[in-house]
Amino acid sequence: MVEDTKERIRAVALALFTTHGYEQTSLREIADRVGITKASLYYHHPSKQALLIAIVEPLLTEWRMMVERLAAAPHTPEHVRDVLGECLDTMLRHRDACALFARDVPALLTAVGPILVEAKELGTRMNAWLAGPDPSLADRVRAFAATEVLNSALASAVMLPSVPQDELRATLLDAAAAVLGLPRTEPAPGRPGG
Amino acid sequence: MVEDTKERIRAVALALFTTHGYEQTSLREIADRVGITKASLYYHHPSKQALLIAIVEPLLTEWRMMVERLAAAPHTPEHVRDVLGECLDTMLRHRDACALFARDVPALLTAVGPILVEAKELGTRMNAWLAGPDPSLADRVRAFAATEVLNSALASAVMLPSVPQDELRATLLDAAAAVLGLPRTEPAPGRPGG
DNA sequence: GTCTATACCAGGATAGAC
DNA sequence: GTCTATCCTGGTATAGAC
Repeated sequence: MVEDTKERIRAVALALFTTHGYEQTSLREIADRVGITKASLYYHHPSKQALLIAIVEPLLTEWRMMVERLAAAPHTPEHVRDVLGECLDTMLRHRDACALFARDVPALLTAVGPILVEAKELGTRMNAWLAGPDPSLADRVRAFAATEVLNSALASAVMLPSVPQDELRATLLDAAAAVLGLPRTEPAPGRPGG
Repeated sequence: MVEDTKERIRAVALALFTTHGYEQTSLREIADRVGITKASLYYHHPSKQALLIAIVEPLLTEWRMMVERLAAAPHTPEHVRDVLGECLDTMLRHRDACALFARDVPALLTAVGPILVEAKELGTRMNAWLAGPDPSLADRVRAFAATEVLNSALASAVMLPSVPQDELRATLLDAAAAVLGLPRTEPAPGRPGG
C-alpha cells in the first residue's frame, strides 16, 4: 500500500502520545521508533499538530455523529440504556484516543484548542440529553456522574486487565444506569459476582 | 509575614498549573503575575519541580493518612458511605490540586514520577478496600466506577457552578453508593429533585 | 521518500550586581 | 530579596542532496 509509512507513523504516535503524553513525545522519538528520520516524518505530516489532528479526528467524527442522533431520540429508560451502551462502545473502540483526551487536557488544549472546545460542547449536549427533559440540578449532576462511570472503563482496562471486556461492559452499564436511577434489567439467570 | 512572597508564588502557580497545565506554564508567566522576575522566583523555590512538589505535597499527605486509616476500618455499608464522604471532602478541599492530578497526568508523570506512582498506589489500596473482602472482578470494577463518580465533582463544579456544594456532595454520594449497590439511606422528608 | 545538516526559538536555570 | 544578563538544552521545522 502506498501510504504504509504514513499509517505506521500514526499508530506509533498514538501509542506514544497516550503513554507519555503529547508534549512529552518528541518527533525524534516517533521517527526513531518508526525507523525513519524527523525530516521524513515531516514529508508525511506537515506538523506535529497536524499529526495529532489526524489521530484524533476519527474519534471526534464518530462522537459527533452519535450526539447528533441524540436530538431525535426519546428519553425512555431503555433508550437511555442503549445510548449509554453505544457511548461505552465508542469509547472502547477508540480507547487510546479517549485516554489521550481524558488525561492530557492542557497539552491538547494548547495544541488543538478548537477541537477540545468542540469535544467539550459535545459532552455538554450528551449530558443535557442524559439528564432528561426539564432536569433538576441533581439530575444534571447525576448525568455527569454517569458519563464518568463509563469513563472508568479506560482506567479499569489498564488496572484490571484480567476482566473480560463483556463483563466490564455489562458491569459499567449497570453502574451508570444505577447512577441515573434507571430500573434494573431482569436479573439474568447466571449472573456473576457475589 | 516573612514568607509572603513564597506563598503568593505557590498560589499563583497552582492556579496557572491547574488552568493551563504544568508544562504549558512558564516560570516567566508565574513571575509576571506575582510581580517579580524569574530570578527572584528561583530565590524562593529552587526549581520548577520543587515548586510543583510544594503545591502537591499537602494533598498527598492528607490522602496518605486517609488511606492508612482504611486498613483498620470494617467494611460495613455505613462505613463505606463514611469513607466515600471523607474521600469526597478531601477532594473538594484540594479541588485544584486534584484537578491537576486528574487532567495533567503525563506532565506530572515526567516531572514528579515517584509522587504519581505513590498516588496511584494509594488509589489502588483505596479501591481494594472499597471492593470489599474477597471481591469478584465486577466488585473491583464497581469500586473503580464509584471513585470516578466522586471524581466528577471536579468537572461538575466547573460545568454546573449553580449547584450548591451540599447538594453536589449529597447527590454524588448517593450516586457512588448506588454504583456499589449500597442500601439507600432513609428518603429524607424534603428530598430535592424530580 | 528518505537522508544530513542546520536555522530558530522558548524555557529552565545560573552568575553576580545592587 | 530582587534585579539584569546570559548560558544551555532540546524541540519544531526547513533546505537541499540523493
